[in-house]
Amino acid sequence: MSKKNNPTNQKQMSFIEKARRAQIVECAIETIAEGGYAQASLGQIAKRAKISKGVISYHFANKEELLEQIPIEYYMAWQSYIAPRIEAQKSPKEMLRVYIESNLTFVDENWKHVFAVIETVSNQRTADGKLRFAADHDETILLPIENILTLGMQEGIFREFTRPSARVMALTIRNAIDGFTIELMRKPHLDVQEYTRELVTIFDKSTKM
Amino acid sequence: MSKKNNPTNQKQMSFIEKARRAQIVECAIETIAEGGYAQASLGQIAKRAKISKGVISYHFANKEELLEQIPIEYYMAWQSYIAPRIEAQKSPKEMLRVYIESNLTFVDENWKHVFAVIETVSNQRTADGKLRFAADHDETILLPIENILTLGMQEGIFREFTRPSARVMALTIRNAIDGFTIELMRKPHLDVQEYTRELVTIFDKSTKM
Amino acid sequence: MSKKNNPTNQKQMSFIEKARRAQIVECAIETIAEGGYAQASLGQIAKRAKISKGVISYHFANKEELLEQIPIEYYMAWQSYIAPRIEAQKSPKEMLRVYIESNLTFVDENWKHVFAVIETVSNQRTADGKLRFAADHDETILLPIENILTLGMQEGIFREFTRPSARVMALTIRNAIDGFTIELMRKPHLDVQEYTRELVTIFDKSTKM
Amino acid sequence: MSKKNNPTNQKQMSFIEKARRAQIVECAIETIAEGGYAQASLGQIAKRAKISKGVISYHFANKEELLEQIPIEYYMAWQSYIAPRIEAQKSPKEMLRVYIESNLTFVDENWKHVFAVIETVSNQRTADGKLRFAADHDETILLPIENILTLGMQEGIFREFTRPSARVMALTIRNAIDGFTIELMRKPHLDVQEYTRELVTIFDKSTKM
DNA sequence: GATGAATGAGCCTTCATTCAT
DNA sequence: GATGAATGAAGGCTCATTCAT
Repeated sequence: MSKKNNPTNQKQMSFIEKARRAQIVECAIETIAEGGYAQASLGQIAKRAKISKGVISYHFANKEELLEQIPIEYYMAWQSYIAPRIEAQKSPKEMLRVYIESNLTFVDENWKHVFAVIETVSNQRTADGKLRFAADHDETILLPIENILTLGMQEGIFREFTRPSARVMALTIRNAIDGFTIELMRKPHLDVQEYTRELVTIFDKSTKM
Repeated sequence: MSKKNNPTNQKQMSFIEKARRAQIVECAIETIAEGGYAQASLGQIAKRAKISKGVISYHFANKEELLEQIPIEYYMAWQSYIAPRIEAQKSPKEMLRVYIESNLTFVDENWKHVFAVIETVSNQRTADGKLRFAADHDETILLPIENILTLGMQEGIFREFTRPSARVMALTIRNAIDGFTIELMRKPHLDVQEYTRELVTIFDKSTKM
Repeated sequence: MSKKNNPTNQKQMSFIEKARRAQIVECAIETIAEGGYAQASLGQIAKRAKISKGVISYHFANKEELLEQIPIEYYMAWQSYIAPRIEAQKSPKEMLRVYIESNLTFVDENWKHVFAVIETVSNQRTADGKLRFAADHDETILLPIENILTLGMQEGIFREFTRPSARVMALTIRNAIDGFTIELMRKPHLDVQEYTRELVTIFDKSTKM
Repeated sequence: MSKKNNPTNQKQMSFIEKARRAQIVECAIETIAEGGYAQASLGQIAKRAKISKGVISYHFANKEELLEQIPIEYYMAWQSYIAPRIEAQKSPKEMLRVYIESNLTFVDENWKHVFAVIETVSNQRTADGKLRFAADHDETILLPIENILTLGMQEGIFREFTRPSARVMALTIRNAIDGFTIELMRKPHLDVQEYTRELVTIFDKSTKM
């Protein structure tokens, strides 16, 4: 039943199967958002979903496969939210502004999910103790930012960014966004617009010639 | 045996007691650094220290008290490393540069400990599910940075920083430093000097008038 | 799974659930009867039931809830055994005789359970160290005896019993019955009929005008 | 060091040794009186005595030997309190009255110790699970009462008491006294004089011809 | 004599997982 | 498809006991 052996052909999943999985993942997200990664036992998740623990095991090969869905789903939603907004911009400067703005808006509107991703990504480990999602990060998350920076440099709008310095800049921008998520968790009444404006200013200035 | 009831007068602890506690905390740090917070059971820590589990319970009231030591010890070491270096500077601009430089050097030289702190702080929760160390963060970590920013603004060296915008700037700087720790964990051969130079540049530019 | 949150609607428990719980409680009783309260760990009880420790935790919220069932079950069985026999009597004198007789018979036929109740009631304590079942004792156990005494006094059959002296009399009768249980544990070949006859005589004489 | 191997020659114990043992036993009694048998760990007892756990192990072969002292000490104190008072009486009727009165007074004045004895005697078990002090009970505690009863019968003051019926009577009297201890623990403001008067009446009537 | 330190067994509980129905 | 039941390992913690100093 588990999709572990053939992860590509999701077509085989019935509608009902997909709905159940989505529901369970949703409850996993909420459970993590509320009590953190450690508290998110299958029992807790099942209780929130008002199903029995066995159901989870029926739909997912194991806990690992369930938790994997959280970053995967997130990445797809994030992608389809962010990408078109960036592509609609003409100048790299605008792209960067919109990248920051749309990310913060996305976080604000999906804070539970985003927080769950951070928790999962920074806690889930493989059997040998290595972080499970570390590898993907650079290419899927950082590269798009680096591309904007490189573009801006080539157009003479941004200052010079070599490969390593673009990487540091990209990381700093991501860290600012992820850090904003944590801050938002701790202070739900945070003024998001103001925070956004400040970040835009900071990275506008720090990328200038 | 635990000093939980009188946390102030550490003088009462014998030399041998202090040494054991330090050793256990050290092993806890290494265990967390290697396998993450979730893997750091008392059994794992004891195994690394080549002692029986009971010894840990003998020297610490409970797991919580043991893990508490990690941020506490870190903060003291960090304080005494960073503070004098900042105070030796005359201009806020230099202070900020030295803040970033000395933090990254400190992380580089204590990466296990720093990583363990990040894991502990972002995972340890109280019985009611709240993050245990969230409260302290603002005043002990962010305020010093905000003070530098305010000073620089008053001296006309930095751009204008109101209360909230100084907070965002301070957070962004901290996120960059903590994010560097994570990156260093994943890529031990990272060029720290280069990374440092880039961060200094980024925040130098973003604080300018 | 545990019914701790809704202790009243036992209807929700499936037949199989009820059977398992009953089996486990039965094994708890036997374990206590054989080795005393202190020896009755979940491990011991599970071993006797030939199940894994986890099963007990699955069916009972915690050890406390399991041990609670022992007095609860006992009280219901005792009630339905004693009450009708008392009510069938006309005179208070007969009531008292039948109370003693039926109690001793009940103990004789359920000595394991009764002993387990005594052990549980006199050892189980709340978190603050107070005896857990102390409060219920007076109203559920002593009051019925006091009522017989008062009735007998009003009918002029018994000597005068004020509130406090009826209480002492009732306590003395109960102590005699509970003490009989202990004695029966130590001397399984005790002549119950003779013991009963003697107790009836003692309390017949001591309640006379 | 332990006296376990030569329990008879207590002369070998130094004064200081005796004092230490007495102090520890005293603390054991208080610990049991306060929290019950199960709570009385060596750690708790040591803490109350403000000594280290090791000291207890130094003065007593093991926990068992320590707890043994509680009934032993009690029995000696009880003996020397009760016996002369009984012997001062001429008639068996007076003896019985004084037995009850002096026992209740003794309990009232030493309730901690008496309660600790009850807890110990009813909980301490040998390795094979048998109650440790069951055997002694009949001869040291019940026989003296039975002797009074037999004497009273021979003098024609009490009703007829055969061997078994004297035993039941003696047990009932003891149960009343021990039950009083428990009641006194639960209700410290109990009117001891009234309780005493009632018990005397009960057993006066129940032993009459 | 006395202590602090250490041990190792046992305790209650939680949990991911398996399986018959 | 779904469930309740069961398992067994691991977790944190307590405790009687031992021992070097």
